[in-house]
Amino acid sequence: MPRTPDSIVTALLERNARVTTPRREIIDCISRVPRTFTAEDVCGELPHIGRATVYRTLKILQDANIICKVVMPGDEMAYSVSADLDQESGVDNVSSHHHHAVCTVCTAVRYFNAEAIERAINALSLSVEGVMGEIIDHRIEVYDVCPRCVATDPE
Amino acid sequence: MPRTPDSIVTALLERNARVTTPRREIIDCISRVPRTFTAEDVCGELPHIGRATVYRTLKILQDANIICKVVMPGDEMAYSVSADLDQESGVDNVSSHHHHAVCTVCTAVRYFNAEAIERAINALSLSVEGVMGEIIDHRIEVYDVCPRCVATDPE
DNA sequence: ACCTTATGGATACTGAATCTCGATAAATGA
DNA sequence: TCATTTATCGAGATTCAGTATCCATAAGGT
Repeated sequence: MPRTPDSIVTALLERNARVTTPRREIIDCISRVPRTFTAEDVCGELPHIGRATVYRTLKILQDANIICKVVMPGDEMAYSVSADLDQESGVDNVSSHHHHAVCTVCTAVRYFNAEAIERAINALSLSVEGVMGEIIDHRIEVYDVCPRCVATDPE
Repeated sequence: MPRTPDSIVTALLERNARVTTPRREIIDCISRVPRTFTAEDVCGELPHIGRATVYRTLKILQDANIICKVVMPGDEMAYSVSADLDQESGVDNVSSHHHHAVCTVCTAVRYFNAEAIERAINALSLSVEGVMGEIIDHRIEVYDVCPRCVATDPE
């Protein structure tokens, strides 16, 4: 479930960040479409807001885990609005561990967790012994054609 | 097993690319240390070689799968010299599927494959049904403290 | 050696991201 | 409500990575 602008505003207020007019506009902008976006995309959509403000606000949203960076198929980075896992599953979303499924057609990002993968990663120290050290963290991006795009363009 | 400069030269020649003096210098430079590096790092090490040449050569090496980009802990991208899996395991390294373990201390990159992870990823369509579409590819970065750094700084 | 073609490199250029600093707006307290 | 304090905004300058241009140079084939 994608975050609503209001849930983002609430999350910001909880962090004692002011919700000003430009910030609200940026939040609305990035919430409108479930695609990845760049800082420049936002600057282009909201040309009356200063670049510095856009970059600063995105930084704040990233620090608050409201948006996060995903690695696109061509190795470029883009932002994605985090799923609101709270409402979906009762899980603490803000710091919780999750991975990305990025649609190679429309760039829509979906969030998932899979115990089987976590177990397999944690077992790496054994299966590739000597290569792997003390595992601290990991990142997984899955590239797919999302269900919606599969339905739209069936070939 | 890290690639030797000579094995890189051979790979380039197989692709009908000329191995010129600047290219040879760049190859030697990136082979010297098993760490990640950026184009700017190479420019700094070899200031007598033009920037354009450095960027062009790294692009060629990337296209030839001799170096590849890894996502660092802070979300930045860096290059890493591919492991020479040929010699190690008889596997076709150039196009073969592999993942990265990045040391958070020294940035050394090691390459690995794990059947258990592949299976878990391919099973995602089932375990997170409705979210995942047709899986095309995936990327995994594991962040660890490599065996060498664990031994050096044991705490 | 000659010619053809790829490559190199100095320089200019583009575009993303950061920095500066005075102007502005939001929160706080009286 | 008004004044004060503090965070935020934004225009513009600046930095930096990466690209494009274009002529000189070096490979490779004949």
